[in-house]
Amino acid sequence: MARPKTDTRERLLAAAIDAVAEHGFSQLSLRQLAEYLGTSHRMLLFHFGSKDALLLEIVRAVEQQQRHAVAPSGAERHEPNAGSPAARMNEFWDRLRDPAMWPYERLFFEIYVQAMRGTEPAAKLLDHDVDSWVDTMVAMLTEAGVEAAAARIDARLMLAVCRGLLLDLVANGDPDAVDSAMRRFGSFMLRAHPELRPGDPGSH
Amino acid sequence: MARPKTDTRERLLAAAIDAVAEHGFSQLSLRQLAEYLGTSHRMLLFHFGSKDALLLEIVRAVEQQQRHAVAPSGAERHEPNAGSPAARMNEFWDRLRDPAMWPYERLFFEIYVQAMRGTEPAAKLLDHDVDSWVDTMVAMLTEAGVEAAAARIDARLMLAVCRGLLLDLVANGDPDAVDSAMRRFGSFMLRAHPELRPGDPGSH
DNA sequence: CGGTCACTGTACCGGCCGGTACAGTAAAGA
DNA sequence: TCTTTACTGTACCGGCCGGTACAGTGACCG
Repeated sequence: MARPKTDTRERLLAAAIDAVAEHGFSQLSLRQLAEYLGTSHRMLLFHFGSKDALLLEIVRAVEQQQRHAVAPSGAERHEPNAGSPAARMNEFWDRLRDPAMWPYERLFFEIYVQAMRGTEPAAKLLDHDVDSWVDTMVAMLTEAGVEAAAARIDARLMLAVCRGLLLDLVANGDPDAVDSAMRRFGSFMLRAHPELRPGDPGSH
Repeated sequence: MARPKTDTRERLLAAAIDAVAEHGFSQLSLRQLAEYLGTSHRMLLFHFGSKDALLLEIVRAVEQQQRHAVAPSGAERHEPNAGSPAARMNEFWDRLRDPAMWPYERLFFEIYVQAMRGTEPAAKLLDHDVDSWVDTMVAMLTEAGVEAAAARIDARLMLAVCRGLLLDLVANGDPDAVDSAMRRFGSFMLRAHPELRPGDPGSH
């Protein structure tokens, strides 16, 4: 192999993403990571320049693929009415609670903790991520006729509930209890916003 | 100083608790910690035996004082009706959202992340902590006449909301948005359980 | 006064860290 | 064929880590 300008980098990155999702990143050394990938830490430094650069690339890639895998249907392409808001929220939660997603969610809680301690890049990255999710939720609610200011508050609450219950789920792992709590919250939301109910097309 | 069997240990522990709450523990070395305390890492090892033993002692102490500082009034001494459940929940949240508590809450999120990654002691410690808070909340709800199974679900949801919003608060720090969301959730709860409302003495 | 004991400072251990120097190695281009 | 280019392995760097050896140090006890 000489001049393919290498796809090795891409293979390494993909494998590194999985390894980091599984093992976390804050306690992971280049040497351990390289061992998981069946290579040497020298390779990672050659292809990615430094540990920080590699982690940054991993986190960005995870963020992107996470958003894509989990976004409520139509949310990104601004399709109106891809199902009722309630149905789209259910779908959103179903994807979040999928055990296959747990490693990536653990990764994000790890980033949260990093951000709490003032690590600047983590904080910026997270702010952007949170804002973007809030915007997605707000769009979904206002589309269904919820007033804008109220929608921002409800969106924040919905995301907080998701985060809080996911934390329960990935740390303690009692899916039934967590699901019950989420259904309970769903019933609260529907009582407050009957216009979100499946079958109701909303006000515009 | 010779045979006072030392209070130095207690002074070191108290100072270490604050330092760890401020700086986190997963990236903290004994040498850094000792520097914050104005001593040498040798002292910490002498008085606490090992880094792990010190951290364990710190975490236990924080858990205990946290529970004491933040518990809804009367919850620990099983006093009935120390204010309406709604008032007690408000008080609980007021204490949690106090910025003075943030360092300790950051510490707990750090422990959560540790527990997610399967660190056994962290996981056990956390399970116990979570269960105990759920029990406290359940007691408050059933005291007010909520049926037991429903109370467990609501308690889990309430704690998840607290966790999710606290995570927002300590990581992003927009107190107004977080408070609005919490008030919103409070209104959901009161709509579902009118018997929790201030002034309503409950059903027994 | 001499010994004991609780404690503290210094200097070190082996081990792992992120990163680098340098010498291959093998395929593509001249 | 010989050079260039892209990559990889080995061996190392200084630095920090948790932990330990050991020599004090000074208050109490006989």
